[in-house]
Amino acid sequence: MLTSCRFCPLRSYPVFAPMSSAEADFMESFKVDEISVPPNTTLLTEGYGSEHLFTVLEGVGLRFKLLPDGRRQVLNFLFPGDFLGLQAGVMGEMKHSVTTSSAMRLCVFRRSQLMSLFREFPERGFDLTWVGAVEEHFLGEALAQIGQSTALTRVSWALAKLYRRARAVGMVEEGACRLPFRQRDLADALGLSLVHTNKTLARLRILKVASWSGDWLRVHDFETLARLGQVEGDLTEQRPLI
Amino acid sequence: MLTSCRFCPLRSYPVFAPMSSAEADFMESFKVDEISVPPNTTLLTEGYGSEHLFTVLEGVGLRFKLLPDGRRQVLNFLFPGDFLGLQAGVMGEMKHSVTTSSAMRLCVFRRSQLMSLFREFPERGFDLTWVGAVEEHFLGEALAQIGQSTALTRVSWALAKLYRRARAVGMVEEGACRLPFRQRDLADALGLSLVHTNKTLARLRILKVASWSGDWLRVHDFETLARLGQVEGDLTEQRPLI
DNA sequence: CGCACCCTTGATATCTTTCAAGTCAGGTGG
DNA sequence: CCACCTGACTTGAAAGATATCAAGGGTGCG
Repeated sequence: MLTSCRFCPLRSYPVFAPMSSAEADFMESFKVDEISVPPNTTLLTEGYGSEHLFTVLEGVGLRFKLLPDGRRQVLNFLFPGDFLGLQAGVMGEMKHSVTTSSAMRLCVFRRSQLMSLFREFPERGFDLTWVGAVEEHFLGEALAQIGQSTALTRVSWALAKLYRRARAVGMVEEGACRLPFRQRDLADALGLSLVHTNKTLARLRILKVASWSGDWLRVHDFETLARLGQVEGDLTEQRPLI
Repeated sequence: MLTSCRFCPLRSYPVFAPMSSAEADFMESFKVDEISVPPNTTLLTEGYGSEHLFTVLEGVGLRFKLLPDGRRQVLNFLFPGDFLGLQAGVMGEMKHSVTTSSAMRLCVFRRSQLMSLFREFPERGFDLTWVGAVEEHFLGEALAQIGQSTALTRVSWALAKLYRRARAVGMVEEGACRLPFRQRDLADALGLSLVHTNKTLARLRILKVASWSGDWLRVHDFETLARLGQVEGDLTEQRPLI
């Protein structure tokens, strides 16, 4: 049984721009399936197209690129509400891969119907462009942090961002949330070596700012974490839900 | 007198996806003006919206973000064919600033007509999403390079990319093109100090791979440059022209 | 028990930044 | 014409940050 878009639990979170019931109804006709996958499932592969596009309903994962020399760059962490496969949809092939870190539940759409979405519901087409712009914005911010900061700043920035994103979709309880990523994932996201990432996480733990171990992130002093990570404002901007 | 989109000189370059004459005609009705601006003109400002959206016809420039501590991250270099203001169009405000490095000529569109573009010509809406995806792709690649490479690789990567982009829009003649950027711009793009960028450029000059000085980039050995910069394939992918 | 995977820690090597000076060309006013 | 200034580029030496190498510890699991 598929979750009805009208009653999609994600719609209630204020991070997501309101969706009219006409839009929700239309999305429901666009949605072709709903699937559950285990951790470490590859959903999309760099260099390949995809018959299907997805929206994350539950669970977390990674977007990443593999470099010619075998290293890996994690581009972003996936949370509920994220739309997957936009590049495959418009460019024909993915420019990065997507994999799950926890079990994940996803809405499934058909790529071949994408153009008809633009035709039949232009507002949704607009929102899809918006989603792309949000991703671009995030990567720009990441580039600025990775390019110009020290390890402590980078790690703090990442933890603050992760914490805020988790909180926005109701994953935080009592200052803690389950984030089943590996230190390797964070290192690959920040362009740091695993060893140095580990030592920096240890510093934050000793400073009693945030501690991340055993799949759980606990933030003891968000204000300090945000300051160290040069993260400004608490207002999480709205973005559309596809 | 405005350049007619039908006869836009950029359409002849193979980097740009073909545009039907119906599309060109529609774009012509969407285009409201054409302007020329001097070097060092701020076209769009981070944090602000914009009444107008642009497409670069001639000239080069920069997209950049200012960081809280005063540093600057250059996100990308602008070339003819680039569309400016997508974020302002869909998110309401720019997430980075845009400035010119040379004199520049631009097509001008009206932001308030953007939604009607999605409504009246869904294919163009699709292309706009595509443009966003291309930008996302580029930033992902930049993140991977900046995050995980040594200075020589980063600089080689940037020069190879700049050279290819310039060549794709006919700016290269006899292995050289005019690129009126400063070393500071490159340093801010790559997250390197100005001093180290300078020394790395000197190395490439000594190696007789590429020399960039006095506004001119001369590439003597593109193959080596591409190898050093881990740039693969010469096939420049098509992207839509807006 | 042994193995695989992940996290942790110390010592050393490498790269990059910072600091400090110096060059060079163009522009300006006496 | 020259003195002076400014912006951009160049170079060397020392300080700082991060990577790499190496080894050990913990946990879950067949």
